[in-house]
Amino acid sequence: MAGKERDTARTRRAVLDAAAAAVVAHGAGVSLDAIARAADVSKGGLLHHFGSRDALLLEVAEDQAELFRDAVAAAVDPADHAKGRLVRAYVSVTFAALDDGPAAHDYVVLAAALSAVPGVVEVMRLDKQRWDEAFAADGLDPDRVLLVVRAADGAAVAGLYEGGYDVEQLRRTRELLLALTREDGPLVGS
Amino acid sequence: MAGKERDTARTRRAVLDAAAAAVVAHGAGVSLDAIARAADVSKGGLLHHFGSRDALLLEVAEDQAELFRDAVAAAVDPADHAKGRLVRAYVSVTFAALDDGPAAHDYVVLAAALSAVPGVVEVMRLDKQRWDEAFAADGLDPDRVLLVVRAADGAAVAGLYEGGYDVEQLRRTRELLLALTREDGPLVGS
DNA sequence: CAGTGCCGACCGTTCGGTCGGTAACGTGGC
DNA sequence: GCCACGTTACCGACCGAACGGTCGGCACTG
Repeated sequence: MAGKERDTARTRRAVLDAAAAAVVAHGAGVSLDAIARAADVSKGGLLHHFGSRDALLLEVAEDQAELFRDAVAAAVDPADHAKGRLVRAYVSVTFAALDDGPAAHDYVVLAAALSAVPGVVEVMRLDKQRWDEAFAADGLDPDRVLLVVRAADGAAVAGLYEGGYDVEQLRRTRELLLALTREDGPLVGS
Repeated sequence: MAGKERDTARTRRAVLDAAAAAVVAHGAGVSLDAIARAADVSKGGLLHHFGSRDALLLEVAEDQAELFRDAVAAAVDPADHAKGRLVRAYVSVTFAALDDGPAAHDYVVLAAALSAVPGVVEVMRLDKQRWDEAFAADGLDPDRVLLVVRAADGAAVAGLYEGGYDVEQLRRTRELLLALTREDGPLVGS
């Protein structure tokens, strides 16, 4: 039974990864056949694990939210004890594609593509609440957090729909955002 | 003949508007029948004007880009002669939903949804180039422009996939971005 | 044998796109 | 003025392909 369950977990993981990549590449309209092919399972096997297309895509959204959270948590610099360390990790992960090449795990992109799937919006609202709470505990001026996080999200979608690839501008954006988290206090002098 | 052409233009406009609204509401997977119904034409009439589904969606993308450009141009304050007036107009239009209620003309949202349609990415890259040039002529510190525009875009998509509607946070974001365009010089003190 | 992961042929539906037809119009000959 | 004719906007029944989902069965495990 343990062997079976390990297989189950492995198959589910493969499907979730393949589905996320397929949605990023071909939009939310990807067929089950295409996802099944990419994950190297049959459509029957796919539906055996996820029940329906909508249920699969909903789980993809939840899974990506969790992966992104984990990635950010792992990216927090242990030597960094200043305010805004979580925001800095958030920015680093968002721009991770710069270092890794085209990354499949781009949560914001997934979110935009999947927002029409029933239930996904609810998942994202909960995820946003989590982030708001986590950022509140991070200690940085709320205006700075808002600005930096929104700009990071904006850069992520821009990479999707602008064909990506103004690497220099992306790098510059990242450095700018990171620098903005290293100060505190009002952003605009009165 | 003049009468025919006026009808043609009116029908095309109705279809373009209905299609944009339908894509925002139901994702890029909306059927031609649904769009045709919303625009009050038959599917045959729709395809008579646009040839194919992809061609229609491509034209929707181009049309929305143009509408957004025009809206920003019209929103430039004639009494405002300081640097960054174009960026301020961009921010105002992006957050226009705050004043008008839920607005259909949300270019960034459309862009994210349509990015999987063949040709759309190319349209957007050209659009980005136009904006970059226009912003360069606006005189503001490039870092400020980059930051403010990305943050505005990020707020727009966040409204889509987070279920929208943290009105207070949106209003705050808008004021913050506008204030950031009213100063110049380096954003972060060294 | 019971249980489970997985397959792939199959079904009903829905989709994008085609096509023959109709009505309304502009145009040129008379 | 008016009729005949080509052109254009538009309709909706129809088609083949592709889709999401079902199901009976096979292989393997415990």
